Amino acid sequence: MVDDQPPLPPTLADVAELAGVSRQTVSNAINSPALLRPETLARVQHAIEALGYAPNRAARHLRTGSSRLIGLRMSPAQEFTADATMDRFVHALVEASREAGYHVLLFSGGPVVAGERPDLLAGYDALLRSTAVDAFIVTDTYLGNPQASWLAERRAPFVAFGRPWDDETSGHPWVDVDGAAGTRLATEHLLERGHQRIAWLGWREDSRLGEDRRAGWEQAMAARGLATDGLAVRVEDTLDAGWTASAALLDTAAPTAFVCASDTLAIGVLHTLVARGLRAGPDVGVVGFDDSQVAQVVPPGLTSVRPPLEQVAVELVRALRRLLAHEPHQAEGVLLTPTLAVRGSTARG
Amino acid sequence: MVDDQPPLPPTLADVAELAGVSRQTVSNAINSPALLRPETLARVQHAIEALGYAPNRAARHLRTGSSRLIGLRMSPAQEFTADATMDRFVHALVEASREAGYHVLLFSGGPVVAGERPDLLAGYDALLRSTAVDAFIVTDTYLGNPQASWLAERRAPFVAFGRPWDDETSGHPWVDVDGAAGTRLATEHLLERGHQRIAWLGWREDSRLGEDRRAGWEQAMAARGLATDGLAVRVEDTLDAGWTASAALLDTAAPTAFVCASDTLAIGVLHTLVARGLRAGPDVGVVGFDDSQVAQVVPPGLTSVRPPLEQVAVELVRALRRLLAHEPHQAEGVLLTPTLAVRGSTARG
DNA sequence: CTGAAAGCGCTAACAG
DNA sequence: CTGTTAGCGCTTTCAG
Repeated sequence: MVDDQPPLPPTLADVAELAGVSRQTVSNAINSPALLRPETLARVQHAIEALGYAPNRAARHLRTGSSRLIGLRMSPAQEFTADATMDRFVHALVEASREAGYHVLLFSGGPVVAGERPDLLAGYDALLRSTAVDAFIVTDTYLGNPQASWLAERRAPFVAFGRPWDDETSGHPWVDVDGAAGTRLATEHLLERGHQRIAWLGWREDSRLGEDRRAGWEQAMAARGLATDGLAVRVEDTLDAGWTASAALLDTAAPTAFVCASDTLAIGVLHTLVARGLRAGPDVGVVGFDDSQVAQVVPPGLTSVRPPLEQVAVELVRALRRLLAHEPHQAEGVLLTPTLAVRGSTARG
Repeated sequence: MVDDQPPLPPTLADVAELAGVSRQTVSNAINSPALLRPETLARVQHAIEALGYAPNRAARHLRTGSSRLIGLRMSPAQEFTADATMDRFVHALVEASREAGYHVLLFSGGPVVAGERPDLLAGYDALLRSTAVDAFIVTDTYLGNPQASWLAERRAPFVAFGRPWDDETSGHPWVDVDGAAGTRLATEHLLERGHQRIAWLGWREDSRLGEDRRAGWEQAMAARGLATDGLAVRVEDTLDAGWTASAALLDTAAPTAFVCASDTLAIGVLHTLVARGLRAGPDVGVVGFDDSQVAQVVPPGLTSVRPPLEQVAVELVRALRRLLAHEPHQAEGVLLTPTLAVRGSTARG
């Protein structure tokens, strides 16, 4: 434990000296290599290699005004739900960002004061004012969330994962997953397997996301001319709510299958089936939404609608680059179609 | 879509002008407020407030050499396992970092070239050379992982989540969870519930982490004078391996309970029980490790060892601050004790 | 306690 | 195509 100071990284000047050129030429070699004579370029690149040089990000940021950082707010982790979908999304986003030369900066929403509603905007504000990030990815676009309009007001560059439900004219770029298409897929899958009395287990009516997903079930049922009366129920997105509601539904409407707005609710259905000695799949079909890890490992495997998160991340970053380059973005946003991961919970016999 | 340029954030000079002082005085008001006369300080603070000023991070970074950023490498997400523990940890880390005035920068390990082993170090190297982060949190400290020694060699500041299994003398700060204590807790819990033939379902022998966890089971069994012959098996950390191995173990050794090295393996046991018409809890006790979301929601609830990730994050950040302040760190690292989340899979009757 | 000057490493404008 | 100059916004000397 003698001299623990890390060696100072080489600067542009060091490279210039070694290559026998001016600092500016080194800068050009990195940012506009076409300007250099091939011979000079090679010499500079060799020096860069030899010294292990990489441009200092702070200096570059100060000079260019771009931090090459994308801010993402981590919403508090939900325990006792199945929606660990954030994990997969963050991975995908980091990967997509890297390919575009960006890093992801994580932040949370300021100190949580007991008794007070946490300030969702504090984190954005601090980052914005200190010019720490070039742009934000906004994920919680549920109705009434002030983030999007607040950012738009401040002219902060951002792209939303989720449609602007509350404001059709907001005009910011967004990417979303077509929930209706997903549940349509789920319902059709159950219909193909011979189910007719297919129930909907969804969220409360004020959730636009939930209504979107519900619509897919309704459409698929209507397309077959099947009645849906008494087959739908709307509850909170909790395990217990799914448990209770599915038990009640089995008693009142005797469905042979459930399409659910989330894996959390679907797992609730599985609990009901276990309690009644029914088998998920052969006895009662169950489909979730999110394709969470839980869906993948829970016995007998939960069939689930899988959002294309990798694709979402790629589209978000693409929209972001366009935005930062001040290119006009497509007015309508990007809507991606999920797939269906079929597992034991919809197996017959 | 007229003038979409966000307004330029105010600078130190703007604040100085408004407050009628020099730029230096504003800087002092922020960094060494004790130096100012209370009256002046109040005036400056008022100006800061009025303008919504926050110091430009790039400029500060360039000047002080500190980015106030902590680098964390996202390892590729595992599908079909229960270990979504990263999510909870990242949250906790973001929170702990915020309280210390740091943000978390996420990165991944360079481009993955087909056929080649991905370069774990590329991401670290790039960040280090461009002085993008002040320090790293390293999470994959399994045996043979080159990250720690590579970083140490470069004198890069880092703290490890996980003991330096391969090198007792490595001398870098670390924080870890006492796996043996966790499985001891798990085993004692089963013993209290009347189990005697308690099996161990763990990882391959070359996993030091797995051996640590196994030791707790052995200790608890030995303390009661119970034999463990034929009751232990070591497999890969996959659902299928847990499934197969537990089935074999039930046939050969007839255990009444399983302590597992991971939730993934424990879920494998649940699959075996379902297939045999046995009930987890009343018929066969099962305990996992990680307290993943899966453990929380899978019927009938998986009892699991819960690593104190929030505490881990706090200790990691504490060690990091000490390291960056060049204070001597405690030689031994910090070992934290997990708790046991008791659920239906260990309920009797 | 407050003000003036220097410079962190880089790139955008110019001059050669 | 290459070299010189200036300055991004901040903090750290050093004088007053």
